[in-house]
Amino acid sequence: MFKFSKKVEYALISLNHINRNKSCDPISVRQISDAYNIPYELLAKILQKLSKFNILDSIKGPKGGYKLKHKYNKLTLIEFIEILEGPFGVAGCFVDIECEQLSSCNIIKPLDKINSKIYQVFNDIKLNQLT
Amino acid sequence: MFKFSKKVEYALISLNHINRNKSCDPISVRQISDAYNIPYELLAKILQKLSKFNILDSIKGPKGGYKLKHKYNKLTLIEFIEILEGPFGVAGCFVDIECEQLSSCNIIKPLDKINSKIYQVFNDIKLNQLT
DNA sequence: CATATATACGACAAAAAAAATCGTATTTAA
DNA sequence: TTAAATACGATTTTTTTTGTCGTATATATG
Repeated sequence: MFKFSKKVEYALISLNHINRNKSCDPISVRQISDAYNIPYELLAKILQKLSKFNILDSIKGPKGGYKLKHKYNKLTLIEFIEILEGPFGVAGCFVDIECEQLSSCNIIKPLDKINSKIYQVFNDIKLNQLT
Repeated sequence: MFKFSKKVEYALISLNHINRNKSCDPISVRQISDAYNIPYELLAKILQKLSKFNILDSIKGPKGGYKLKHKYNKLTLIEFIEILEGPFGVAGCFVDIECEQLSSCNIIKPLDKINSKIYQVFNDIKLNQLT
């Protein structure tokens, strides 16, 4: 409960790694996967997604890999999380609707406040601050 | 990711319900389970735990059930969460140690800051404010 | 004092979510 | 032409969460 997924952790590690790299060469999945002991296939798909959302630029072929795109510097943590995990919410009803309690629920208001607070925490953090 | 567990949700609903009850009669698991459509056995175990940790007082036998104890008014949300879910942490390494990245991890510092922020949010909320 | 209605609690099972793997296609540098 | 890289859907495995079952104990009440 209330843990970052491995997907998010691996993605943060990767962006951090790519960001710190000072050469102009792109960084391959294999390099990151080896350096941090992250399952290759899994990491590959994560970086593909980041590429799809214009956070990373992908270069195919030998000597290929990923580079940061400008968007990286504008991204908030909440945007990043929602790209990888879908809509944020501390309870299903803030995302899905489906709820067994329905009209009888007596905690939705306070949970909504908590939801906003956590959202705010993530919204106030820029991805490039996580270094 | 970053959702309250059903355990926590059900517990909050229950405490809220018991708190609002103005009669002196204890509230039984069955009453709450019926009113909010919560699986009986599951709810029973949750309230047993709250009783074990002196948040609820249990009265056995017919006409039995649960009442709030004084501790309820002092409890913070983080204490409550940790009673039900164990030690809080936004990443395993803040709780378990076991981590595949170990010394190579390049995000533990920023994650630790986030961890503190979220902890603070929950620490600043008193359980009896969630009404 | 028998019975029905409660809580207490450990073990187990089912379902859902998260994490990891597999297979195949495409691109491209050398 | 080949090897090394990304792209992506499908599937499997593992872990976590959620829910169930069985049995024991306590007690109010007729």
